[in-house]
Amino acid sequence: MSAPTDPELVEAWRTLLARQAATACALDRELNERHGLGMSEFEVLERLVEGTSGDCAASLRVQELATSVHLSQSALSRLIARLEKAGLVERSMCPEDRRGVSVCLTPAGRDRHTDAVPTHRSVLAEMLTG
Amino acid sequence: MSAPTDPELVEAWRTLLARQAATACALDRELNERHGLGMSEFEVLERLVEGTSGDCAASLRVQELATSVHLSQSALSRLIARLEKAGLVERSMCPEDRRGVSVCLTPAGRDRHTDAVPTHRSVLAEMLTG
DNA sequence: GTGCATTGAATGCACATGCATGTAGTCTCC
DNA sequence: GGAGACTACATGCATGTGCATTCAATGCAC
Repeated sequence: MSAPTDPELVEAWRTLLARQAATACALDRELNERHGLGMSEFEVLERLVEGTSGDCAASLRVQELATSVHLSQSALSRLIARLEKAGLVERSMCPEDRRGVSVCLTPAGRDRHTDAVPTHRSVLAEMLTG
Repeated sequence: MSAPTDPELVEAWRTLLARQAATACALDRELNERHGLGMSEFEVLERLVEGTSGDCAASLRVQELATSVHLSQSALSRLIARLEKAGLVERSMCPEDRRGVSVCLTPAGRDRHTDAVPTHRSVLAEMLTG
């Protein structure tokens, strides 16, 4: 495969941007209307659900989450504060490194995520196919 | 082609999001450091350059620009105000519809865009190939 | 152990964004 | 031509974001 030309690059970038913008916008709107969640909030909940092993509530560090949702450390800190205020997650001191903060889902958080998954998937299906 | 499964959709979305975030972030940083432009600012300048026919400075309406940069009308209005303050574009009243505002490049705006193009393309080449 | 650099997270601040609204110009129907 | 709906853009306001800074805890050198 030869190197793409500049116009090809620009076209690819615009397409990528357009898809991302449209999808993110739709996702944000639907999740907000139907479940009171922003897109990034949902992503964080989802990571926590995925990180859960067995019954033990997921406990991830703030920093681990930051990279996977493409947010700065400070933005994530506040996002988690919002989720905590809403009763969806809990922050607790990390036992082995007391600088760290473990974030874990509450039952309410798990429920909210479960409720929102169908919305999330259906928006993706609609925007990402075709 | 069969309908994608949910995990496929989610994976596709995450990939899209990751590429977009990484590229946008790199683009913003480089353009800002080297040319004092944000990503969207550059996009607007680029649309104006593209819209130019012959010598006649491009004059696009605010609304036309908004859709192509995935910004709300209000955000774009302010973005143009910033560009105008920086001397890169000029707003003038649209003669045939006096509600409308024609945005046109100044020579300085054209130069700034020309300077920034190599940076833009090289970031795209780096982030979007592979 | 003490001092110092480093790391994890929270916070002050500036700024860009979106929504709702305001304002001016245009169009339509009578 | 005049009233009212509509359109294009600007602006007030609330919010989310990133950068720089701060504070606490850890690790390392000695």
